[in-house]
Amino acid sequence: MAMLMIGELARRTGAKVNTIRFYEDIGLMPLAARTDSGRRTYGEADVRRLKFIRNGRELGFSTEELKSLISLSEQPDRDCGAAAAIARRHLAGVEARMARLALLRTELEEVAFNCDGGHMADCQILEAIAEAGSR
Amino acid sequence: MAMLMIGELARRTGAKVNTIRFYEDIGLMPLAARTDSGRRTYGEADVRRLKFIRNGRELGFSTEELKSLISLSEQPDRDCGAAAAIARRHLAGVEARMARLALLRTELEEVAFNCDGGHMADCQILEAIAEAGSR
DNA sequence: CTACATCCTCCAGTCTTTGGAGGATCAAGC
DNA sequence: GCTTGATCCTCCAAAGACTGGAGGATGTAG
Repeated sequence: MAMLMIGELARRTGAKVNTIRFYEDIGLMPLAARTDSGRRTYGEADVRRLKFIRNGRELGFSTEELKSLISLSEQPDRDCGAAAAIARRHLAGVEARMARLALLRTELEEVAFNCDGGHMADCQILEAIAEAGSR
Repeated sequence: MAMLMIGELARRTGAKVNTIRFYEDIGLMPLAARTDSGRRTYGEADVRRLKFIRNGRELGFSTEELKSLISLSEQPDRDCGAAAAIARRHLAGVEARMARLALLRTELEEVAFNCDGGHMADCQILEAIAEAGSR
C-alpha cells in the first residue's frame, strides 16, 4: 500500500503538520516509521486513528481520554464497560452545557430581529448570556 | 454599600481568586479600587460583571469576545447589531458541535446497555466517536 | 542544475487558567 | 501587646493543546 508523508496525512485529516508531530510527542499517535532520510511515513490505519482523534477533540474529549479509549480499543478482550464509563463521564459534563447553549440560541433567535436596529441600552443579548446559566 | 474583598467576590461568582486577578490583568475586569494597604475592593457591579464573564466563558465565548460585548454595553447609544453579530458568529460555530454531540449522546445511550458486559472488539462507542463528525 | 515544496528538529509563543513561594496585613483570642 | 490563622499582595511557573517560525536537509520537476 502507498505510504503517506506527513503533509498528505494532514490534508486527509484536517490536522496541521505540527499538530501531528505534537500528537506523536505526547503518545497520542504512535511513533511513525521513517524513510531512510528520516521522513515520517503513514498508512491507512494512521488516517483512521487521526480522524478519530480530531473528531474526539472537537467533541471535547481530552487527549488523555482519547489515549485511554485508543489503548482500550487495542485490547479486544477487555471489558467494554471502561470505554463506556469514559464516554459517559465526559458526556455528563457536556449535557449541561448543551442545554444552556440551546437556551442561549433560542433567546438569541428571538432577539436578533429587534436588535438589528436597536440600541445597546435595550439589547437583550447581554442579558441572555448573563442569565443562560441561572436556568 | 459594603465593599467586598477579592475572596468574597470569588465565593459569590465561583471564580478563583487568581483568575479574577488575571481578568484584571488582561482588562476583562476593570482595575479594582484598593484599600490603603493595597487590597482590591469590589462592589455589586463587579459581581454582575464577573458572573457575566464566567457564564460567557462556560458558553465558549473567548475573553476577547466578552471584552467586545462588555465595551459595547458601555456605550448605550451604539448599535446593538454589533453585539448580535458577535453572538451569532459564535453561535454558528457552536451549533454544529451541538448537533454532533447530540448525535453522539444518542448513540451512546443506545449502546450503553449492550456494552456493559461486552468486549472491546464489539464496542460501538469508538465508532460512535469516530463517525460523529462524518454525519 | 536550479527552483521550490516539503520535510526535519528545536524552540518560543498563544490562551486561559491554576497553583505556589515568599511576604504583608487583618481580625480574634489570650 | 502578641500570637495565630486567614486572607491578601506580587511574581513566577506550569498545564493543556496547539501554532508558528528559524535554520537546515531532502525530494522532485523543469
